[in-house]
Amino acid sequence: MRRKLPRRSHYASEIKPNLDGCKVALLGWAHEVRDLGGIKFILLRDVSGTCQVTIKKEDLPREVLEKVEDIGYEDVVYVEGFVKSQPKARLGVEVVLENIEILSRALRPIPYDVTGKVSAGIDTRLDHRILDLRKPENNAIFKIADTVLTAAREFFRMNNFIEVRTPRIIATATEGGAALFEVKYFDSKAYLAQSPQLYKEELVTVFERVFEIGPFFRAEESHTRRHVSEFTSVDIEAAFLDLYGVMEILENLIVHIYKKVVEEREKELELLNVKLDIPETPFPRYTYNEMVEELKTLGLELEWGEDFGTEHLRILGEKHRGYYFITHFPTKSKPFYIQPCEDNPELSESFDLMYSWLELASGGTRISNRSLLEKRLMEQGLNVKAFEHHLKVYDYGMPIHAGWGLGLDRLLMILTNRENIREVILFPRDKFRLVP
RNA sequence: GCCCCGGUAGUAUAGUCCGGUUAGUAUACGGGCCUGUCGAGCCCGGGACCCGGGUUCAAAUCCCGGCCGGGGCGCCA
Repeated sequence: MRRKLPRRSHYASEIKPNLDGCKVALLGWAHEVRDLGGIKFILLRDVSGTCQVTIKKEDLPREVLEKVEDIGYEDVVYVEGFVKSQPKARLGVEVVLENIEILSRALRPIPYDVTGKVSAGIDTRLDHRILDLRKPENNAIFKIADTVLTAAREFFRMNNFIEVRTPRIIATATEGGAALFEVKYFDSKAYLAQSPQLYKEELVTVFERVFEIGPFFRAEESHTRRHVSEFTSVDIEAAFLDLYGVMEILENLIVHIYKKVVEEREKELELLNVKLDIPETPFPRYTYNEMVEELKTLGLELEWGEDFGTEHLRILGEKHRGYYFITHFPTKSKPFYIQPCEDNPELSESFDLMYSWLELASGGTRISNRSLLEKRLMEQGLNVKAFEHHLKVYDYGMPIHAGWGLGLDRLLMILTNRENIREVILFPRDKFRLVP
């Protein structure tokens, strides 16, 4: 036998003055309860937003009144009543209660303030993440994230990319260097993938253009507001393009995402108090050398060949607001698979996408010649033999190709104006947090 | 990995320098009053000094160790 389920007639945000007189049924959570004695107000919250339910006690029979007196914060309730256009209500409308059922009772007192009357630190927020996410401004972040993901997939399909899924469990490091999480894999050792890099390069020989959106893992000791152990990367790789081609794809993607978010998430942006200006393309492009010179004029020396430190980036970020590219980094500061420039192998066909001082994406033209790739592996002190499976793909017809990886969580930080990456991840993982 | 900072009711905080009333306030919770609240209001109540050691007549306060956390750097998305 199937259970009888409660049914709603409207979502909270659909309760508008023009429904005046209509009988409605709502489902949701008691976001706030205010009892003034003879009259009581419940702010009912569902996924769409909130609406005010007004209870005039003298009009109700005893059995309804008993249920009404028992409502607490975050109880799940079913409410029947009629809509009344009401200038005295802040939203201009209310639902006058006729009947109510408490479908699920919440702990009293609830251990975390969902209404936002008392602010909480990030650690407390994450300890009570489910309750924290019930705050409208916090779940707004993830509604925007949903739009971002949908917009990205839509954009990639319009540009002939195929969505792929590469392994999260891998046998060896893909890029050397970066710390990997070790996992027990039956009787042997395996690692969690830190990037889809080598797989996506191999896949361009099949699908020409591929993209992947998924989690990757870095066992770094990082302790900052922009690093976590598990993050979401948006990766692409495309055959027959060089760095310039994929930079254009990247800036067009960013613009497409902005347009969609502005179009579809007006309410959420307002909750977050964010005003988004759609960036103009092309984004400014500067070379590594130009940036080194610029730093020099600002009195900040950098040894040529060194990557920018946070101090350098913060200074550059003060001058360069918004999105911009830095291109042609020294080859030695980049991973082995990046293509050195033909006219000057000290420089590489690489780029980073920046937003002010924050690194959002990095990419470039990849090496498509096997012997050069082997040479670069050796120069970086990596074990060529461990890459045999990857290297032999280059014997079967490897086109020129390029790609990038974009930190989705960092992009969300910018779109939602949050300053801690943990705020834009539902259940973040870092060195000090493995639960909830 | 290195460096800085912090830990007081469920939550957010005052008090800590300069040791000494009953550890204050807000919110949440319980009780009471209240028919237009939307940060509701008023009255009453219960609720806390991270753990261990030391100094002292006396420690939330000073010292040492531990645990937990926030942030910065390096590294990167």
